Amino acid sequence: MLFGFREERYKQAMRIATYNVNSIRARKERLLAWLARHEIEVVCLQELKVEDSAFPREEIEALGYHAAFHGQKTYNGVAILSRAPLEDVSIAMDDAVDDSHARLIAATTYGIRVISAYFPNGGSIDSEKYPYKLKWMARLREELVRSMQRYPIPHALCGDFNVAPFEDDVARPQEFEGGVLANDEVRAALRAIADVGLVDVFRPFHPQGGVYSWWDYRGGGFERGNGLRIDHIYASPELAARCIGAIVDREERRGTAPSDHAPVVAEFDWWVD
DNA sequence: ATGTCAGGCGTAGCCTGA
Repeated sequence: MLFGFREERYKQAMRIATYNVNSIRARKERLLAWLARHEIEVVCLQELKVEDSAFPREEIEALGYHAAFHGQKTYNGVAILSRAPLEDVSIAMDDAVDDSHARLIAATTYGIRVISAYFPNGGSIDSEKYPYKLKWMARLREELVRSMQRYPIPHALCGDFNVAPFEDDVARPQEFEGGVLANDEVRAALRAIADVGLVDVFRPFHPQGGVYSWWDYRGGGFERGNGLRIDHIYASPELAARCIGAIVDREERRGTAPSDHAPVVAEFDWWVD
């Protein structure tokens, strides 16, 4: 059981979550209630959809979190919340590409280099957004190489990857396979990212697949079980080896005004004072 | 049968993005 209590043997545990809130303005009360209800040390957020001045910093800090955020109007926007200080915060990628999308923020906390990422959706295969997605993923790979050189500590790449790694991460392959979220090309790009030294901490706890993190609002996706697993926590091997559980908190996709994503939460036998 | 949300613009209802 991941939520509700900490087993004695796991009292050294810490939790890391990733949650695409689809507007922090629209999700603020839900998010604050969720943060207050659970003990989660590090929370990566995506799709804030607000400029930094509208980020609810005070309310989040009142719950005992430090917050680093990188927002923009209407689109994108990412944040990292931590119950420990956030050091060496960096936004965007340290490359020469001119890219105004607020899709990446990184910080060091609990001795881990935590990265909150909102991968491009890609629109449709024949849109201009799809090559941007592939290029962005290739750039992220190089950014991770640089980050691992600069910060020789375990990394956790968390976010809405907009990629379902396997066909059994897709409820209805006939509907989604070959699209921007589930095709050979984006899966190869994701493997290239993982090849720098990151592993999916969630999948080993759900080897049968069929566990999803996003359901389209349209067509009653959640009610019909028509989901995809596109939100992920990838970690360096030494951190991944200490993962002791991972879930999708489907409760956050139910009830009044949910995001179209549910949070993914992983627990680690890991603590740094 | 392009189904639902969210934000922008601007103050109604259409547009974009997902």
